[in-house]
Amino acid sequence: MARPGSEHPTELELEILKILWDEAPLPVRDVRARLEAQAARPLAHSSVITTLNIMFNKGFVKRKKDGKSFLFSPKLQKKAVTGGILGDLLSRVFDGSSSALVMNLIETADLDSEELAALRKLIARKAKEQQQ
Amino acid sequence: MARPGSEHPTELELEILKILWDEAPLPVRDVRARLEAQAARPLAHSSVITTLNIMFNKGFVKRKKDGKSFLFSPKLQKKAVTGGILGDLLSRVFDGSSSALVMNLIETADLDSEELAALRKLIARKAKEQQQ
DNA sequence: TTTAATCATCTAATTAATTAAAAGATTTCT
DNA sequence: AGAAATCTTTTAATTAATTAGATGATTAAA
Repeated sequence: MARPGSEHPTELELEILKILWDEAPLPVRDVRARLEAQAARPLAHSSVITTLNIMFNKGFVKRKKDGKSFLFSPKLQKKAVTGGILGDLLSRVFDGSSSALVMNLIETADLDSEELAALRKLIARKAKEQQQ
Repeated sequence: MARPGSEHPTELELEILKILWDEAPLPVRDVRARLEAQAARPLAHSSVITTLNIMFNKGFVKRKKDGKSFLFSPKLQKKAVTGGILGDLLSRVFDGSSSALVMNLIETADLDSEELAALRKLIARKAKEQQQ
């Protein structure tokens, strides 16, 4: 037996999804250009196509013929994908304890006071919502 | 070229680390038993050794001869490892925005009021600390 | 209408990750 | 001492992930 294969996008796949969430549909050549410019990831054209095809087979992206080339778009919403990745981490690393996760975040990542204030607001709002 | 190899523990490696953080040092056979019991991961003895050796080479665990067998212990603290994994996710998935991460957490994972209250306290304490 | 440019598909090579059998070494029991 | 039990090391097989060249098809230019 061997590697199982994640249900979540891999690192490169996520880079591509982020590009497509920002702007879509895009042809392969544009995805490639943005990978190089934004993600410092210079890849051969065929490498990008191969990856996009794998992502298509996994259901991460849609494609549509435009002349002789394809236009690619994300198939899943950003929030759903990032939520899936985060939920996976929450259960695998922190055994489902979100307070353990946030505690670790506060201790490890150095948040400035603006970030902390933003977090406070978020949580206060959620607590109010839940009371009703 | 090919896969780069993560600086963080893989899924199986993390399962093993969690066992060793809970109790160490442990011989291979005990790690194996706990993998089966706690993580629902029934593996051959040789599979567990192979993985532990890889982890040893990566610097994730220490080992010490005890008679003819080895006793394994974690080399890194839990907080450091989980913080590393979380920090990686924070930058890769949320572009370093911890408020985006926590917002996603609040929206996706359904937190009960106790969890929310715990988060509030955590953040309030940190905010106070930072003011001084 | 050849030629050049542009795409996609096919093929393939490499490494990490996962899993485990086979072989070899050492200790313990009878 | 010989046999059994117990460990480690060696070898190896499989799949996902990453990367890209070669090949073939189609379109546009000369």
